[in-house]
Amino acid sequence: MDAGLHLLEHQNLSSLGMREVTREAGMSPAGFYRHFRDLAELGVALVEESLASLHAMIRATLAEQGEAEARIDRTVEVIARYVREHRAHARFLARERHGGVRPVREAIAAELRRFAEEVAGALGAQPESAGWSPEDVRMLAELYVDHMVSTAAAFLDAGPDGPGMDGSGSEGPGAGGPGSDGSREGCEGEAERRIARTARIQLRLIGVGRRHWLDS
Amino acid sequence: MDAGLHLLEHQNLSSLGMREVTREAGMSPAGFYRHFRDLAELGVALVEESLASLHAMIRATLAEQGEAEARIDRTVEVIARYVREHRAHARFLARERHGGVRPVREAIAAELRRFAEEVAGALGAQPESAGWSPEDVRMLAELYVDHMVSTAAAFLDAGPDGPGMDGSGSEGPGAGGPGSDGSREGCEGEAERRIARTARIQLRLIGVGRRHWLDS
DNA sequence: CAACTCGGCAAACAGTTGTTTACTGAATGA
DNA sequence: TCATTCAGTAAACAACTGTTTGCCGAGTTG
Repeated sequence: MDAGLHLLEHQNLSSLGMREVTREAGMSPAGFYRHFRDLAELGVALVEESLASLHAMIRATLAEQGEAEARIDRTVEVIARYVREHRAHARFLARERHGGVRPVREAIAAELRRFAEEVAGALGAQPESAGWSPEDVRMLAELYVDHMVSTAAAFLDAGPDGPGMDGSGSEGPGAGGPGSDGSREGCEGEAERRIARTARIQLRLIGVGRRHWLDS
Repeated sequence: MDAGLHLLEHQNLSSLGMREVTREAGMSPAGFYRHFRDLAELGVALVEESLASLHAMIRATLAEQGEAEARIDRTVEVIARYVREHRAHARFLARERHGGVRPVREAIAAELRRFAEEVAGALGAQPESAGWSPEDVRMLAELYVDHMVSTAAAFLDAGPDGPGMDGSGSEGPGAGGPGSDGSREGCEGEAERRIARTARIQLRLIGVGRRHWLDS
């Protein structure tokens, strides 16, 4: 599984070969069948492995309570940390969520659905949700989960392994400011901080909408 | 390109073989090189083809103006229509957005960035954005684009070719009588109407937050 | 008419792929 | 102690892969 995950950082699951995996793992090709029948089976195993840690982190974040602003900060930081510390897992999930292997796709979708239910439960228990219909709470939860996924994907794209800035970049109109290109390694968190800031503001905006939802 | 797009409905671009493509197209393997050097080159060509129609539709939707509620309806309907009428293109984009082929990924990301800029421009021109900083308008636009992408992906997953409803389905809690609202549109599927309803409510919630943003 | 490009063909090339079969040593357990 | 399971190996198999080379007819242009 580690060999497969390592190879999947640059490839796609459907393009992965089992010979490739066994070679990376230092095994004989036939040895693969001792553990998995398919490559898809390896895929769903990786899905479970990938979502275990994320699930734990999210659950902990949902449990804690406090000021809305502090919760937003914690949430965004948890997402950033997951992507930073489990980059391979996160990329695998983002890549195969809509990938070509049906069982893997469905495994990820099912887990995300469970996430949404959990978030909906936590939201429903909050006092801000008084007077909300369960369907609306559920939709709010889905919005939060979708936003979490988008944010995680943005963190991934801004990661250190993607230097691909092509020349035709349309860098914001007249936004010449930030590009202090001097340090190549020191400013590794610059793009990530920008994404985190954006995510926080977006979450804050959703929260504002949530508080003013009943009077519209 | 048509042959490739057709094959990509069930595979992933990085797992696609050029022999496969030429076979599907009824050509000789060598004939491929008359049009593309790589499979990645085919990929970016497909990206441009896929985003052409979507871009036109979105631009038209951004241009028209009216009541907020009506605009939300139009927007969601445009997304649904794009996915319905250009299913192969939409799936290709969703699948390769985080896929294993770098040039394709970057082409999609660049186009989505351009989308966000366009949306930001349209938002900034609206009276509701008075007093907003350009950065906040930009973040709002990114939130809208992300939501558009998530909604399109949800429409895809609920499409007719994905029967994969496993037994453990957790249907909405107590949402017994779903569908009998008078559908003005044609024969959309039940799941699609559910997704459209969710998307509309989520957009409405973001709109509420937007209107109450300055007093927080 | 002549030159030339364009789209396409068949054949060949060396590698790589997934899968099966029979075999091997090391744990494991009664 | 002996049988059994577990994890892994080597070899073989046919099928498929990307790429190159040389060739060809149909248009197009001068």
